[in-house]
Amino acid sequence: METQAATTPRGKRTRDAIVDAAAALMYVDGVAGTSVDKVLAASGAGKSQMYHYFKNKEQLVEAVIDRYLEQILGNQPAIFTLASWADLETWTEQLLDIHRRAGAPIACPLGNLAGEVGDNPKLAPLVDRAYRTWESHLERGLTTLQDKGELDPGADPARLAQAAMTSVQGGLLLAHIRHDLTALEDALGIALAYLRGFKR
Amino acid sequence: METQAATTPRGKRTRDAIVDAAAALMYVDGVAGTSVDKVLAASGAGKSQMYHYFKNKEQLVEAVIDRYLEQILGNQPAIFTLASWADLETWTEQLLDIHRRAGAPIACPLGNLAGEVGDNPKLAPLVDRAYRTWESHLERGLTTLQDKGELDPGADPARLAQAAMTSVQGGLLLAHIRHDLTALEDALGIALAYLRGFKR
DNA sequence: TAGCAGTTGTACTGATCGGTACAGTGAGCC
DNA sequence: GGCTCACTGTACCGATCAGTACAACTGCTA
Repeated sequence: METQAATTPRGKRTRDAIVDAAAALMYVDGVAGTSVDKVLAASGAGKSQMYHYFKNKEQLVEAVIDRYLEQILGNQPAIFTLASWADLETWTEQLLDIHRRAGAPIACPLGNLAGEVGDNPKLAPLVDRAYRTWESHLERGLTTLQDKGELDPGADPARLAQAAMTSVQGGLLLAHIRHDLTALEDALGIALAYLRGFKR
Repeated sequence: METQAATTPRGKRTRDAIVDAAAALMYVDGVAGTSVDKVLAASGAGKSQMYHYFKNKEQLVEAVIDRYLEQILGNQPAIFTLASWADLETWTEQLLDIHRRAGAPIACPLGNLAGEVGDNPKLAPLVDRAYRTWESHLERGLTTLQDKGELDPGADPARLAQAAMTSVQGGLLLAHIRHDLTALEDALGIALAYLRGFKR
C-alpha cells in the first residue's frame, strides 16, 4: 500500500537516486515546482522506474520528507545524546555549522515544505510527524537533564522543546530570506538563554 | 516596466479581483501550485485582462506579495503606534486574534512564500523587503520606548525587532503544521519576556 | 537451460501549463 | 455624432505536466 520497496541492490540504488534527486530539487524549487520529468532527468532514471517504486508523485514526496528528516538529524548528531547543558550548546553549534558550509542555501528543507504542503491532507501529517520526531529528541534530552537534577522539576520538557524548535525554525526562515545567519545565531542564543532560566 | 496600473475604476476593480483571487489561492496552494487559469476562473476575469495588467505570472506574484503585507499590517494596527510596553502586549494580542478567527488556516502568507521563492532572484528580494517593512515598524516602536527612557539605552532596537520577528515566524510555522496556536502563544510570550529583560 | 520476478527503455496519452493574437466593446471627450 | 483608448471575450499555440502501455532485459534459481 505504501511506497514500493526495492528488493534487489540494483533496485535500491535506483530508488535512492530518484529520492535523492527529488530531495535536492524540491529543496530549491518546492514540490509543485519540481516535475517528475526533472527528477528523472537529474537522477538518470526512466519513468518506468519511478512508477515502479512510487504509485504517484505524492508518494515520492512522502519519501522525500523522510529523507529530509534523516539528513537533518544526521547533521546534528549531538541531539541523540543530550545529557548536559554543554551538550545543548554543542547541538546549537552543530545546527549553525550545517548552514555555515558554503554552497547550500540557508534553509530547513522541512520548513520550506511546511508552507507549501501545510494544508495538504496527505502530506501535512507527514511533515508534522517529522517535526515531532525531531522535537522528541530535544525533549528526551531535557528530560535527562531534569532527571539528573540539572533542570527545574517544575519545567515542562515538551513545552521547552517546542519553544526551542520555534526558535530554530523562525531563525532559519529569516536567515534564509536574508542570506545571513545572524538571525539564526541570535534566535538560538535567546532560546538557550531561555532554557538556562530553568537551570538547577 | 513595472506592473501596469489600472486607470479607470472599472479596470481597478478587475485588477483587484485578480490580485485578491491570486492571493487567496496562493495562500493555500503556493505559487507554483496556483495556475493563472485557476486565478482567472476564481476572479471571473479573462486572460486578456490578466495579461493587460501584468506582463507575466511573476509580476502577478509581486502584486500578491504587496497585498500580503497590506493584509498583515492591516490586521495588527497596533504596530503603527507602539509607544509603551502595554502597546507591545496589545500588538501580540492582535497577532493572536488574527489566527483565532476560525476559517482561515493558521499561517503567515509571507512565511508560506518564503520557503518556495526563497531563492528566486526576482521574488526573494520582494519577500525580504516585505519582511523588513514589517520589522521596521517594530523597530520604530522599540526606538520610541528607548527615547522615552523605558528601554535600556544599550539595547539595539533593530536586533530586538529581528528577534521578535523570528519568534513570530517560528511560532506561526509550528502552529500552522500543528493546527494549534499554542506554539505561537508561547513564542510570543517568550519574546515579550526577552524584550522586557531590557526594560528600564 | 529454462523460467521467473524484479527491473528497465521508449513511446505515448489527455490534460494543463504560461502566454499570444486579435477582434471586438464600453465610456468619456470634443 | 464620432474619435479614442482603456478594457474585454474567445480562440488558439507549443511546451510541459502526471501518468500509462508494453516490450525487453537482468540476474537468480532450479
